[in-house]
Amino acid sequence: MPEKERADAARNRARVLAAAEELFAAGDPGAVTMDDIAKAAGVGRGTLYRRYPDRASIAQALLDEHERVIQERILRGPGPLGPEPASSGPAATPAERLAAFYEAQVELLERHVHLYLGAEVGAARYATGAYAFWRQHVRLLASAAGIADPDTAADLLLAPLAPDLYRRQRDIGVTPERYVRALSALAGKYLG
Amino acid sequence: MPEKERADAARNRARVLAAAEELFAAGDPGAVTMDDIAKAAGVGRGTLYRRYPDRASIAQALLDEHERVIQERILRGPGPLGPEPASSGPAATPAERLAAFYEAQVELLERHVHLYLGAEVGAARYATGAYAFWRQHVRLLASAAGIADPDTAADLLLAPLAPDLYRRQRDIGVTPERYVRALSALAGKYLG
DNA sequence: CTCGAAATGGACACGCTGTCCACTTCTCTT
DNA sequence: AAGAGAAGTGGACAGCGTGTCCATTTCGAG
Repeated sequence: MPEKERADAARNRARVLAAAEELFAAGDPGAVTMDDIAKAAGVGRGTLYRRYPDRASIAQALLDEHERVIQERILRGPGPLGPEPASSGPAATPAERLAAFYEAQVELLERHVHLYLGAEVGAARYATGAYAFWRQHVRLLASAAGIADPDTAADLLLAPLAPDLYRRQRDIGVTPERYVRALSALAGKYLG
Repeated sequence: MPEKERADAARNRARVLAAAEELFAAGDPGAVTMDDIAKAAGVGRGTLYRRYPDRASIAQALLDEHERVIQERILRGPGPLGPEPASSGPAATPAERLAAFYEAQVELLERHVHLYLGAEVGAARYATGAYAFWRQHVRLLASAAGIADPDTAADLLLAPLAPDLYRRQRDIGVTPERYVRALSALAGKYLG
């Protein structure tokens, strides 16, 4: 996409992302300011705003590459997460594929909650390209399972993956494994 | 609770709540500032802060009374929302009771989304007393239905009632009735 | 009516945002 | 290798919202 990028520009972009990553991980991601990031990256405010209009877009930039990996695995990877049948045995059922999806998402959340929380909570989530992707994937699974209103069902099924909620679960002592187990049970009963 | 409240204090509290209600309903609830509310209510900033530390607590105060009504119906009202069996026929199943709960919640959301959105999105939601109540109720239903991890299940089942998500659904054209239908299907398959 | 307590309101200091533009640094061209 | 124009930079600035503080006003009990 970028025709070319000047050497200093590239250097600064890298600095900004590295500094932001660290700040988000360090404390309350919601409390990180654009000024903090500029200071930590050693660049001026103007430089920062040139590329990123707000904190959310920086967190999103950091998340993008991680999300792309999972999207790739969903589109072209081995089952039950991806469409390829396991080397032996029958193809995965929609319920199994949804459970695998949940597991991958929880892994992503677990590793990067701070980034998700830095990327603005609430409504913003539904506007991202990534959400549209997850939604489409889940919608197809629901559809394949014969659910009546797969469009709405997809949003219902994605709701438990809201970063706020996940954070809360972790805070009250729920382990990632336990959360995945609960989600898998849901997948099994709802699509099974 | 308030031993007594001076006449002028009571008058101002009422003004503040009325003004806030109107402002939240008028435009973007997230954009309403404490200053706006003070201005609209015709009181000073100090007066406002004396009672409410932030916008969220004002929205919460407005919601409290509406939420209490439903809590009452759940605790002591007729089935399937409440515990009393319908006048004739068998007692409601957990799935039916959950469906009724969803219906009541969507009704609440539909009427007061603007207040919920004014009450800070995200993490704040889980800290409210109301959330604890809903959670406990749903937990018991899940437990009665033999769900393995009712604590976590309760949070999963409440996730689709997040105000942000509901707002989004309405914006993309999903009617309250349709949303209730999708939720009821979920209740039926998961607890049924 | 008087007096102490409660309540009020607006000025203030502070922090964050987003923009603007004079200056610096790069890279292409010859 | 040097010059020129484009791309990038950084920090000052104006604006806005927050939360506090306290001199003044208003209430209501006696």
